[in-house]
Amino acid sequence: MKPVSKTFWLFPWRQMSVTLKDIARKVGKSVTTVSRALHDYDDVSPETKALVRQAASELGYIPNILAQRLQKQRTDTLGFILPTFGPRFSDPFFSEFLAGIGNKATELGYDILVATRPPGEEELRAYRDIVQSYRVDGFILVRTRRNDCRIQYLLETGFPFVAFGRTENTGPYPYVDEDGEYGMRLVVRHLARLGHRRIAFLGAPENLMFAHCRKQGYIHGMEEAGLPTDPSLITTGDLTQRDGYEKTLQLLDTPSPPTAIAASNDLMALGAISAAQSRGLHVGADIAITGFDNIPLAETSHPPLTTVHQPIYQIGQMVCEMLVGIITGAHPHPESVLLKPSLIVRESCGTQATAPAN
Amino acid sequence: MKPVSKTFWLFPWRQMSVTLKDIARKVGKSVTTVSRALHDYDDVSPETKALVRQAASELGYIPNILAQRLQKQRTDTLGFILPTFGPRFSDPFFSEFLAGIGNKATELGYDILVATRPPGEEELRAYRDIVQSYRVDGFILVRTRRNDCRIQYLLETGFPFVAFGRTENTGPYPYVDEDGEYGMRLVVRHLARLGHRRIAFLGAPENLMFAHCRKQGYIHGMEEAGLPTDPSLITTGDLTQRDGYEKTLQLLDTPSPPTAIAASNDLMALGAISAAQSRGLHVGADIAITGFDNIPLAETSHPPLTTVHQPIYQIGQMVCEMLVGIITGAHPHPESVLLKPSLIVRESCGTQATAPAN
DNA sequence: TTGAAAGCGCTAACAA
DNA sequence: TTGTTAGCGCTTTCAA
Repeated sequence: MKPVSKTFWLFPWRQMSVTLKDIARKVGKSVTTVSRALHDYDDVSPETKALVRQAASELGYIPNILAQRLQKQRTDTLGFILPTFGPRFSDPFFSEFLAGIGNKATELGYDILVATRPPGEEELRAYRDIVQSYRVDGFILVRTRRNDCRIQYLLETGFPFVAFGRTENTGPYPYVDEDGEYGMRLVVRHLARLGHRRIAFLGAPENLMFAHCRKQGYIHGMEEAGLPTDPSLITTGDLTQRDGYEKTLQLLDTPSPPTAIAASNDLMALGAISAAQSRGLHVGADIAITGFDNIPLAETSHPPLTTVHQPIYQIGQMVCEMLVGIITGAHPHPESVLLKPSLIVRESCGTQATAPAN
Repeated sequence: MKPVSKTFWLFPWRQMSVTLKDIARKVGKSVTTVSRALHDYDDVSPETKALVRQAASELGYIPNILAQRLQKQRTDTLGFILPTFGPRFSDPFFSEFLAGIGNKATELGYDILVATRPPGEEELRAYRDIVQSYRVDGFILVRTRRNDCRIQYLLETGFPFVAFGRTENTGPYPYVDEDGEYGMRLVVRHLARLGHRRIAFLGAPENLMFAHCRKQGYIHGMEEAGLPTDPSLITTGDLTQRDGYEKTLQLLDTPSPPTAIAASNDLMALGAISAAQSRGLHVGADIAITGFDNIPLAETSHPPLTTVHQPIYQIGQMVCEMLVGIITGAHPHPESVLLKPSLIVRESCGTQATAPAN
């Protein structure tokens, strides 16, 4: 009989807690032997193994992860700190990405440790804390910045991580990214072919690497098409639908408004659609609007949104898999991946520029 | 000089790892004393405390969480298993809720362990595993079901948890919930006052508690208004925008279509708006459409969506706070909370039914 | 006011 | 093939 400990009264669910010692006692072997039997070491006799396993399952043994972790000095946990500000935060990007890494992590036997921090000092401190207190075996980064202190720190310390996104200020590191420059060029090229000449760009803060790339794509796309880039057609927003809405109203209210608007992400594009509609424009006919990301909403918006596909879920899975490869040593130096995106043409860009200004 | 261990070569970032022993050696005290000094025990002399703290900060001491956890048998981690199926998962609900619990947890010194599992067997097994291997100190549940095996299991084992949502098949447990029945009644009442008689309902699977409540609200609201409930006006969807879109097309293509559509959530309502618009209807004039949740998108959709507000972020915070109260013993038996929602009237429901069918 | 010692549950080097 | 022993780094009696 196992004595009822004080612990039990405080934590009734621990009642069933069975340790190696209990098994050892039951089968009359040492704790060591039991441990090795359960790990299928080959210096344990088959009989003993059978005996031990039998006993383990009878007693309902479940290893105490805490003890295993202390011993092995690993946590079987991956860290994921969402760079986010306040409350009203609901970018579909994150939930889909999280599902990707979450499911893959589960498959590989890892947990995900999630925290949220606004980019900056506090965020970096969180990384430091977590690294130094051994809370995770590696990090997954998203929304990389052109000058990214997180990456710098992690590279300096040699701590395992994989990022979704490139950066500019460091040496090589493992990442998965989509070629946003190329994607946005596809968009502009498409719009130009439809006859648009005044193509506006709804950008995002350029310290965000992906925003920078997409803007580059816009600029290069315009050059490619032999179109002038008018600074008054380029805005910088915060990636929210609301912002896309407001910036679009401003654009539409200028003396010579654009005939097409290329947004840096779908959310802003959806806002742009609303704005155009509220000005009585027929999106896809009076004005072309495009997004970037191909979030689920893009497909069923009205009109459906022309956009660039970004397989966020799959990227999450890839990132997770790469990170685990690094941690376990199976693939200490994985190759980074740069995905070529494809354009998804829907109705929001129409088929022909109806009112080519200029 | 600390010897360079094998560990260092494998894990370079552990180089700086400083233990209590290091501090003890430096100040010429025992590990015990150092530990107590750092925890500010009052049986340590002020001088010693100062000395120890000084040394600790000089050496850059950071406690090894793994060791602390083993000792204390707690993980300082809260579990959160998202009930979700495959890839294309991007409900704004989850990211906002996660931000709520994430930020609050951080504030309280807890980590969040996230996993994703499709509801059912596998999900329950995940709960069992995590409970029995001491991986978290408590769970946060969302999307409660009318008959919820997770809650049943956690109640049976006495494991700490707090749920966002009520359930039907168990005894009392700590939860935060919004009165969806009431909220939906507000919607129907509003629509009825505007003159609508044929009000359709876009429902969700009724094993989901919140979906059930909202449907009840719809039914009661109709009764209250003295309107008949026509089964052909009631659909069951999967909460996605796509589904709202399709179900709405079906409704509109019947001989006597509804003049108003009350959706169980905003996503479906947005789909409904798209569907109505693709049939050439002017939402807010030709047809009224309402949502539920007040996600950020609702505000900037075109037209802006009439909906019921649900403070998801704050609910996340409350749930988190309650759970920590239970775990620490500060509030072992918190009172459950039922929030009264409020209606947010925007343009999607118009101001008057223009074509009140009979 | 301090320190020695035990132990959380597990793993692994070394002996037998 | 098995057991002894020694930790992982920390907390906490208990005795000095």
